[in-house]
Amino acid sequence: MDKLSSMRIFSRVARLGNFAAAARELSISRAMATKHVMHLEDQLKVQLINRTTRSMHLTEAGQAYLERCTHILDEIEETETAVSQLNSEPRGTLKLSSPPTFGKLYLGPLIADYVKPYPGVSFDLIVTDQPVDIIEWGLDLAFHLGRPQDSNMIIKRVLSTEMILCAAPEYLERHGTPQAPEQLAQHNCLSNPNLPPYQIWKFTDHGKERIIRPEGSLQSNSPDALRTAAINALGLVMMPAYTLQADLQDGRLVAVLREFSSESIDMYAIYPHRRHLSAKVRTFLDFVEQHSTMRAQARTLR
Amino acid sequence: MDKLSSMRIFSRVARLGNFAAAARELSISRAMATKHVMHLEDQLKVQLINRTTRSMHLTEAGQAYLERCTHILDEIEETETAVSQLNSEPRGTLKLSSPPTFGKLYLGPLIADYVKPYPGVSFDLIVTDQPVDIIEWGLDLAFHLGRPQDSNMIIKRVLSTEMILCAAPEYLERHGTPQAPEQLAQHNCLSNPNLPPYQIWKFTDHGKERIIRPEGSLQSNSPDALRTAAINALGLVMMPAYTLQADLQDGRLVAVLREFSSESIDMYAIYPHRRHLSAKVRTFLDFVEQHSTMRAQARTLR
DNA sequence: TTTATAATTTCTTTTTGAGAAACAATAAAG
DNA sequence: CTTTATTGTTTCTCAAAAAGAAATTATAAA
Repeated sequence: MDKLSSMRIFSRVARLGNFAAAARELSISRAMATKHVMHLEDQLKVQLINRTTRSMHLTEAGQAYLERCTHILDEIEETETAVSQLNSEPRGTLKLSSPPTFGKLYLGPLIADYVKPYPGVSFDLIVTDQPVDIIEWGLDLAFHLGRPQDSNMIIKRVLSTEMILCAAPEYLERHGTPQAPEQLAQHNCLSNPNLPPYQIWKFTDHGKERIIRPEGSLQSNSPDALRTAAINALGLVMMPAYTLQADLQDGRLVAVLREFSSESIDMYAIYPHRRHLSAKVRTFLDFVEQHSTMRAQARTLR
Repeated sequence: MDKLSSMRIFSRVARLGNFAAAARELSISRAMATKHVMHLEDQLKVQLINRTTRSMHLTEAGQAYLERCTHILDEIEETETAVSQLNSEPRGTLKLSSPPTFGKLYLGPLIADYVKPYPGVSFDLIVTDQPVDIIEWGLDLAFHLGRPQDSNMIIKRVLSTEMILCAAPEYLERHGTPQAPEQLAQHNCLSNPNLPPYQIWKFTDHGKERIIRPEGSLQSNSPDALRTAAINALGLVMMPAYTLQADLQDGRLVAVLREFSSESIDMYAIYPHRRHLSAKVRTFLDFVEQHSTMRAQARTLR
């Protein structure tokens, strides 16, 4: 028999000084009111209420129990609303991981924007290229470039960027600008093996897929290292468009083979499969989605 | 589903970081551990623990809930032991009622003795001649002269005293000493209508019962008033032996018609019919019983 | 004395709780 | 890299309980 119910019923009975009235208020039968109080008395091995069929009086133990009961019930209610609110309004720390460049270029500004309407949320952003174990690390959310095979989590595509192949003008001057994917074999291809589609570069040549295995003098999981190397005219690099936006605009890098529209790569948000998604995660994901569509629109309009 | 059990299970799981281990410790099935935690999560609409089949991590809400849970569970345990102890060892206030003379002469010393081994108990003694409503007044115990008809309470005979008929020597000198119950019709009979057997005096004359209807210039429910009147030679009075013990010893009053052994009257303890008799009442009743047998022995030896 | 209502008990029905077994996922061991 | 053992979850079944209707007993008021 649910002890908390019994406590609630006892409290009501004790306060009203009347089983029938308490039963009516709680919309249970008189029989149940009796039984719950008796059950408590049996468990505590203490008489809580002395009663005849027509009148009642709290015993000393009943008095003591009533006071403490009230306190405990209040505390439970308080706890439940407090904990529930953690879910209904965004609050607390949102612990997430992200690939370095995405974190720096995209999440940074996004978080800054998010915090304005939701000042109750703070962030713990772990920047890493490694695939992370969300549960193990206690993350609320992880961003991952490319769809992870891990299927026990909820996986949601957040945004999609083209992969852009580019190089420094100086490099192209020195080695020539490739005109078709096949020519890449003669170039210094700087690649990131951690990026999908992993160890290969894909192109579309008049509807047909061309797969190149990039080879060159630098392979790194660090986008920054690759980018710096490319800017310094070491070779050709294939990276997500958003990573290189500034460099392309400034002319430090030049896009190559644009007409062979290299494959687009997706950024995924991954979060634990949970019946009850916390408010901070839910609202943050909404925010990400909203922003990514805004960016897409902006790109289309430009 | 018993929320307190769920809270206990959740706490254990959260602390151990492992459903199976918690289930083993609590000797329940793993399935139940899961269900209880899920039930909490459903009620709170909050994910408490993020988990894969092999690892788990408390969410922020889970962390918060764990802390508060622990506190609440501790508090409940504390409450229960405190309230239970009210029953297992004598403590608190024992509220009781008693007829005036019994209270003064008998309970006074008895309480003084009782408090020595049980210093945790204090007394609230209501002295009255009226029959009391134990429930209404919130009494733990009532003493009543003669067996009450009220059958919903536990009624226990505590001690038995002879009713003694007596008068002041001065009265007897003036009006003569009655030699048989019948002669009482010629005397001033001071009676207490509240005392059983109520409005009549009973005597035994060679095995046969003689009933007298006392008549006189004073009838009162106050034993003190009757006693004082008798001492002042107003008339004959029939009262419980213990009431008059001192007066008989000092010679202020003299017993009359002792050979017609007037009926004995019983003192009863009455207390609410309760499954769980509180320790203070239980021990006090033991004390009363012990004392009354001691007194009986003392009387026999004398 | 009668009447109406209170607490309780009894009895029956419905709901819930619990675990066994099956399952899916995963870490460790070989 | 497969095998093994173990974990958390789901499904299913059965037993236990909780709940209320009605009957019972007691009590206060009419």
